[in-house]
Amino acid sequence: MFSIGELSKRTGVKIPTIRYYEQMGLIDAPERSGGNQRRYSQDGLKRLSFIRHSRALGFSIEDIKGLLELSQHPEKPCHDAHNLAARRLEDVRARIAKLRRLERELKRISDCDANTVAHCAVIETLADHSLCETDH
Amino acid sequence: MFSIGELSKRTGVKIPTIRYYEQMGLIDAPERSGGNQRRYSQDGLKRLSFIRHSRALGFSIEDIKGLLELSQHPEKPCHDAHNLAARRLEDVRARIAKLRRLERELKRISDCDANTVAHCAVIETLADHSLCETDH
DNA sequence: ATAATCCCTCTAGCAGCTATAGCTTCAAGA
DNA sequence: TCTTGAAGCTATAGCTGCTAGAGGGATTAT
Repeated sequence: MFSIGELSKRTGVKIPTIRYYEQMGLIDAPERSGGNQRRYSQDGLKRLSFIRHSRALGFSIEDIKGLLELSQHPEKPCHDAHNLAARRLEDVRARIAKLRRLERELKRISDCDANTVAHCAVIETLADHSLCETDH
Repeated sequence: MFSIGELSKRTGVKIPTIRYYEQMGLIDAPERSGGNQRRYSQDGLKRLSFIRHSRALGFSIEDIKGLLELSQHPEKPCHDAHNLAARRLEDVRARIAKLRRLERELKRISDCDANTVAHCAVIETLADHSLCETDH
C-alpha cells in the first residue's frame, strides 16, 4: 500500500495526472486511508504503468479504455487491439510524412543570410505561399 | 471590401477561426458595415494568408505575432525571424525522431498473429515497458 | 416584400493535462 | 506527546487552437 506520491514517483506520472485519470475512469478509485488519502496496491501500479506506456505510444484516453478492458480478459480475441495499434501506426506515419515536408520547407527558408526583413526569405515565404516547394 | 465569408473562402481559414484570430490580436479589428458586419480589405487578406501559412508551418500564435510585427518593419534586422524558424526546425526534427521511434515500436508490436489477448504482443508490450526496444 | 443566406455576440466544449487556493492529514524528531 | 513541515485533499480555473451552438440581426436576390 502506498500513497499517490509514491505511485507518481514509481511510474513517472504526475500526481494531478493520476487524479485526472481516476476522474476519467481509466483507473478505479483506490482505497483510502483513515484520513481520506488514496492508497494504492501493486495492481494500481501495474494499471498506471500500462496507461503511461500507452500514452507514450500516443494512444488516446478512449483507446486506452478499450485496451485496458481487453487486457482484463485474456481469453477474448485481440483483433480490436490489433486494429487500434494499426490505426495508431497509420496515424504516426502520416504525421511523420507531414513533418518531413515541414522540415524541408523550414530548412529551405532558414537558409537565408539576409540581414534585414526586407530581404529575408523567412518573412517573404510566410507572406507568399507560392514560394513554397511542397504543399502543407 | 469583402465579408468574412469571402475572406474565409479566399484563404481557407474558417470563419470562427478568423474571429478568434481577431480576438487574439493577430489581425486588427476590420472596418464594419452599417449593420456591424466585418468588411475586409486586400491588406486583411494578405495578413490572414501570412498567418495561415505560418500556422501550416507550425508556428504558434505567439510566434506569429512576432513574425507579423517583424514583417511590418522591412528595415529591421531579421535575426529574430531566423531564430524562430531555427527553433521550429529543431522542434520538427525532434518530433520526427520521436515519431520514428514510435513507428518502429508500433510496427513491431503490430506484427503479432495471436488470436487471444493472453498471447497478444500489443497488450503484453503495453503492460510491460521493458519489452520495448526503444525508449519513448 | 419576402425568403434564403449570411453575419453578429456570447458561451461552452474538445484533449490532456497543469496550476492555484484553502484546507486536512501524515510521519518523524524533540 | 507535541509539533512542524511535507504531502495530500477537493474544487475550480487555465492552457492551445480552435469548433459548435443558441438566439438574434443584416444582406441580397427574386
